[in-house]
Amino acid sequence: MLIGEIAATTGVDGQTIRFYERHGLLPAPRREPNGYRSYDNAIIGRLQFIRAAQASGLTLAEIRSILGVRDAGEAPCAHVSLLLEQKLVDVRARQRELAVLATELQGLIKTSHDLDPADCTETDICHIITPPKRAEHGL
Amino acid sequence: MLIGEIAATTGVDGQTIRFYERHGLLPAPRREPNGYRSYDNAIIGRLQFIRAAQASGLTLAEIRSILGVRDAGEAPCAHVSLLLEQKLVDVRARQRELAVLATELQGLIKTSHDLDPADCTETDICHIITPPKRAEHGL
DNA sequence: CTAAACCTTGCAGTCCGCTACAAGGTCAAG
DNA sequence: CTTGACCTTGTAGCGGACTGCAAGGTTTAG
Repeated sequence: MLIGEIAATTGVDGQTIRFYERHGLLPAPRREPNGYRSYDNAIIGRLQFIRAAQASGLTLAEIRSILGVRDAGEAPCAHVSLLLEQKLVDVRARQRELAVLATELQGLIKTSHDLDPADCTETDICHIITPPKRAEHGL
Repeated sequence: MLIGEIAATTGVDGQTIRFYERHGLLPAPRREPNGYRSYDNAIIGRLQFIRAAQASGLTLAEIRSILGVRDAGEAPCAHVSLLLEQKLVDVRARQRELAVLATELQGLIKTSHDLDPADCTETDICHIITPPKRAEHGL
């Protein structure tokens, strides 16, 4: 199968398939006599795996490392477990950051409703974001 | 004041200050006879505003637009309110995405504990991430 | 014969916010 | 006179995952 057929089958753009090949996620395929890439069915599962792993938040570098273990003939399960657990830790951390940010934004939006635009001076630029001396509301 | 003093006072690196100037967040300052940038005190408040706005999740492009309104002589409050409300919508959306991802990761990690590495075939690469036909657990 | 639809390669550009580097000018201390 | 700290400019690189373009070769249809 040519790259265009693989692209149509998997929904992964042909340019992206070449990109994955250059970045070590896909092996160099056989070539037709005219130089065109010639794939067998295994590439489809591999691309599906890459998409599934991306959907789990893994980076291409991490996915490459999993594929490397698999290609070395080992089951990458232990490696994958570690990556997933670290990824969950990262996601949890990001969730905490976003929770703080959401609270902060809510506070600023509330401030903006109470505020008279005329109170904003040139030097302070905007008192919604940098409130004047009086009451502070947390961070 | 020279750029180094501003950097020391605000904690914003001198290179970053020039970067902001190039990207339209700071006006071109006066110059000393030798060509050095010469700032007055207003720059400090402006840099503090930029940092505060960044901490609220605004991009430099958004901050630039706020500063543009301010520099045009208008109070940017209405503009800022819109940006903050949109930003909160974005943060909420991202929070939902991360919640889904966290659930998904937890499911995968749970799967990994129940799984025998020998079940993973070459073609599927890793059954933790792309489970075989049997039970599906959500997305 | 030609046009269209494929494929090839390599490299530049995107977004974001810096950060680093090179190659030079300026100024004060010793 | 030299060293060092400061400043100037312009340019390139980072990470992440593509995306697009140029300039060409190949194959098929009409």
